[in-house]
Amino acid sequence: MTEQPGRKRDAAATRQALLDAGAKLFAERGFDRTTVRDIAELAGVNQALLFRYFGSKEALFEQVIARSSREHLDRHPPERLLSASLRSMLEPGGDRNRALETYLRSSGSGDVGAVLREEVGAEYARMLATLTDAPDAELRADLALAWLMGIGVVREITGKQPLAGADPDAIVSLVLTAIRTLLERAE
Amino acid sequence: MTEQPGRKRDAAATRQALLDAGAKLFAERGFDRTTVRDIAELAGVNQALLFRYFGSKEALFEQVIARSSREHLDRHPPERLLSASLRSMLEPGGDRNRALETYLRSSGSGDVGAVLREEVGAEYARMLATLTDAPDAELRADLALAWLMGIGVVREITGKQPLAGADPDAIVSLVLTAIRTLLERAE
DNA sequence: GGCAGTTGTAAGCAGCTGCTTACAACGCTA
DNA sequence: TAGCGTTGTAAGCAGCTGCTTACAACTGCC
Repeated sequence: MTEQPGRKRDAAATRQALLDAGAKLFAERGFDRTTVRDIAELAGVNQALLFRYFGSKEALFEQVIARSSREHLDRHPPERLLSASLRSMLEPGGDRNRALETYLRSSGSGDVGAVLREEVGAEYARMLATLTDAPDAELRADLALAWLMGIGVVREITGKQPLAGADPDAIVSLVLTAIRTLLERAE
Repeated sequence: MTEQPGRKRDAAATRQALLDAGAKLFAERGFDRTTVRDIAELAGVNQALLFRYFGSKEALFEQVIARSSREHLDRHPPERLLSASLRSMLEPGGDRNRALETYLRSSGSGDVGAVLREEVGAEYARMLATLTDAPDAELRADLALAWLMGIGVVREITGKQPLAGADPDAIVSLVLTAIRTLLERAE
């Protein structure tokens, strides 16, 4: 990914390149359809190094998802997290962060980073839950999060029109309005 | 799946058993993580027959998704399609239909039954679009559909609490209320 | 009963996957 | 410069995958 012409042998740079390549490919194709050979090639690195530095494909995946979601959560306060996450999903190149995409692509049968996915999801939901004072705040936050993920699925995985090609602003407006109903409505 | 003790050799029953087994496994694990050997075993059938009757794993998948979504659409009128689809996703054993689950599980990189998935999604969206008279009816319908899929993802793939364990009635109530806002609100 | 087409079976092939190993090239320290 | 741990490489292994093939067993028809 990012080459460091200054040094020829640089373990840190290699690790970073693998993380970057993994982040890109996992977000694009999901866990199953991304091969360690693809990751290594994109990183410009021998694939054996992936196992030296991360131990396994799953371990690399976990580090990818951890880094990416942590970055995103740190960068956005709760009240802006919804629109920020939504926008990062709507604008492919805009935000380099792919936490939610990677998260949902990782689906599969479950074992792959399941614990970690749980933590990430819980952290998103906890932040969103602060936006409402309804008694079932967390459930409503989960539903809001689920919507973001669903939109990501439809846009980037199935590519269905008109959603896939719609103006991000229009989507954000529609979704945030409805989510406001979801969060504010008592009972 | 369903055994027919009366006949020993029955091509139709074998085909049906493969379709049933495929429907179950594809919905549970997605396309990639379901092997033809698993399908054949669950169907109680030699795996070579899968290729005799369907040609390829992808072709079987397409027939599975076509059958399942068609059944669902035929059975529910537009005004009840939303709640029916939502409920069928919320109650694992309730509705034997898994159209949306299979649909979203099929994600992967895209080639697998892409055309067919597009048709299915379009048909759902067209029916949902009849529920609003907003100018961007189809976009709103897509967003509603996306929400259903997102809820399915969170509940059945990531299993996140409290959503995964929440009362279906509570979810239906919250979601339908918000979706009403989404569909009715004129700009 | 004899035949032909249909249905079912066992075995295996080629390709890809994650992962390992044995080894070479490098660069820091003494 | 000699030695040694670190970084990078090439090759390959074992297991699984979708799919094919060669063949056996059954069924319906004459």
